[in-house]
Amino acid sequence: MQKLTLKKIARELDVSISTVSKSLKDSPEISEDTRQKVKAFAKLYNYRPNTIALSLKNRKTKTIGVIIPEIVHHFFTTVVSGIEKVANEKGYTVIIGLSNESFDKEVTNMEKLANGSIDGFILSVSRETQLKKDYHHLKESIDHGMPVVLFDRTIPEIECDKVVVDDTQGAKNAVLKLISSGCTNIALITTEDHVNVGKLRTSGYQHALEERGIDFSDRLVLKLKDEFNEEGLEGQLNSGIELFLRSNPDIDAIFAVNEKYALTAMKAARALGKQIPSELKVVGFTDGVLSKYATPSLTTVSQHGIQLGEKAAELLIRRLEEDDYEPPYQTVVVETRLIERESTSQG
Amino acid sequence: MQKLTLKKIARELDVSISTVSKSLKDSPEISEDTRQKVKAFAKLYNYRPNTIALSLKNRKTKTIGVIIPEIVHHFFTTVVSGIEKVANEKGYTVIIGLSNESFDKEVTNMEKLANGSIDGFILSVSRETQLKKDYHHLKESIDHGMPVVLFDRTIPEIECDKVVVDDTQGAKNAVLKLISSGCTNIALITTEDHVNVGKLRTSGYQHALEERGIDFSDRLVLKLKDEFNEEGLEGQLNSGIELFLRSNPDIDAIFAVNEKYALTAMKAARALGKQIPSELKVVGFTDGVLSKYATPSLTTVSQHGIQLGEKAAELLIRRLEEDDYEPPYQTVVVETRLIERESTSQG
DNA sequence: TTCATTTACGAAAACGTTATAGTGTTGATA
DNA sequence: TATCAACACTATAACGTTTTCGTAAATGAA
Repeated sequence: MQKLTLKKIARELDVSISTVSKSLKDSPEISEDTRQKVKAFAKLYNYRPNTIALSLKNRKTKTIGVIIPEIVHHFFTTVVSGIEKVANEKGYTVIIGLSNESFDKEVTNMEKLANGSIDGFILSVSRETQLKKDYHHLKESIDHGMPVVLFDRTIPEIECDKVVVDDTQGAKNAVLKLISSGCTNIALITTEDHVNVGKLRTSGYQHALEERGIDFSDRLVLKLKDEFNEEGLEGQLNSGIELFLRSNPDIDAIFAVNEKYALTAMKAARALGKQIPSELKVVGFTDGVLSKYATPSLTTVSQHGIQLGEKAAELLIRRLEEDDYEPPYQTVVVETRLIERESTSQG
Repeated sequence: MQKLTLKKIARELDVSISTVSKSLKDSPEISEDTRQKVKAFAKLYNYRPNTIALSLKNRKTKTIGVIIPEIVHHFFTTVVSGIEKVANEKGYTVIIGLSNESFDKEVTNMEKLANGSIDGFILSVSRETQLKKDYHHLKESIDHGMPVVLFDRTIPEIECDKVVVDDTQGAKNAVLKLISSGCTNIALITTEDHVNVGKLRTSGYQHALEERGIDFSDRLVLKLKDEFNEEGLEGQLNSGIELFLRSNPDIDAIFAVNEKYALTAMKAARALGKQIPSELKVVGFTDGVLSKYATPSLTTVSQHGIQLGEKAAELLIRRLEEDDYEPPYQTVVVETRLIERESTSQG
């Protein structure tokens, strides 16, 4: 009924615990006879070594702690599925902690997991952490010899392995595409500057304009408050965007830094009687379900979350398993790809 | 540098390990003086007991294993976030395993976690498990005294706590709403019968028709193959639905058993020149991002995934913490709610 | 026969905790 | 002065492993 242990097998077969352990490991110290007997018994009763005891003994858990700001979030889940894939392949288990964009939850989650439960962290910092700029928990973890891999929302001041999306380049490509399609009044719908990725994507927008000799105009940039993303405030988002479009009727393209902004913009534009894509072209960022199922379907910058997760897990596991030498810290950049759909098609 | 342990504190302060342990627990056996000294030291160097050692000693890990078929999936992530919320409140950690709809991965994931890593499971079985009808892993787990809570995709043959969505009632309400709006030729877009939830929602559709004295017609039912949901086969889905709508021009409403079917249907209908909602009303199932951001936004049956997850975690933790008596198995039904949006508005 | 070597196993320590059961010193009581 | 309790600790076992070291018995060589 209850879990079988070495001790119980030993008692049952009237041998010592050591003999059982060694037999199961096929140690030549034990006679062929005894080995077979023990192995048969263990198999029959489906013996499995206790993971916790092994973790304690080996001082490693073969477990990775992943901390993300949100789980009801397409991009983060793709990353997690990438992490899980390679972790599993390499015999690791994944523990997930959610910060819910809160600094405190991020810290307590890390502290809880750091006390022996895991061998290393993969994490993307919460929005609040970015605002506070308090990274002591990350520093401490690294100083205590617990490897950390940061992804997507990374921190320049922290030295560790990192995996990032090339936000700037992705945004630039998106805008270049719009320019090539003949658009000249390209609006940017973005976040406030303290949101790292928003900032990077904004700079990509600027680079593209610059490269093609188009003047940057503040008038064409809408920076939306973070709070508008919260549950129940979609109305604010809507009206903000609608007002913006109404007061800038000459806009012939929109680059939005995420799917929601892009879809909301498309809806607002439609309400104002603009045809998409003939009168207005739209590009978003993040290839989630929304882009694919929108009408018209949305051209967007795919971030390859799965690859990002895979890479993060590879970096971490490599570091965990090299105990002889410490590989130098790396920052891997995952390239984006522009997925063209109906919202930018010609005609 | 490395992790602080009781032993190290003991050595440092020149007392025994027991004294340190008891001091930290404020045991009256230890003199006030010593207690303060130890606690000060522990605080200064930020001592945290090793979770693994505690787990081994207490034979409980304060960890819940959650196994879901997919993580890039809105509904499942809402459930996980509900689980995580109450788990955290009650001092539990969550480990996530993904079955990716595969029976084998489900089994190995469970076996791996069952060996001491967790105190109980919360899971939704994979599609393949439903097809195979092989539930030995669930039975074994329960027989070994490891509590299991099944959610959403549950198994009648397995005796354990369960949390389910009232699929039938939810579907029925949705269809009743369409009937009340004056629709008489209501189409159903559903899955094949072996998908449990598809079947239940289909029966809700039938109940509604029956209750209002409308004849059920096979002609108005489209059962879509599972494979069409795979990456890259969206085209098949599209053309299947389009053909269906084209050959049934009298349809004035659609009830689809998930968001994707509903959106795809809306798109196809629009392509055929049907106005939504004036000529065709549409209701989906699952209140995900798609419904909210669709154009027109989609009326849908919300499953309250968060509450479902919360309830599942509560059931499990209750069972884990009652060691004196075993509460009888419960099946909690989480009610659905129809969220009305543009796709069914009058006029 | 004696000593060395091999064979086949067992004892014990260790990982970091906690809980139970000692133990030596002090001070009070009979 | 002997006894006893209270005090303030320490030792030990236990959780389930693995691994190093130790050791009887059997074998082989001299």
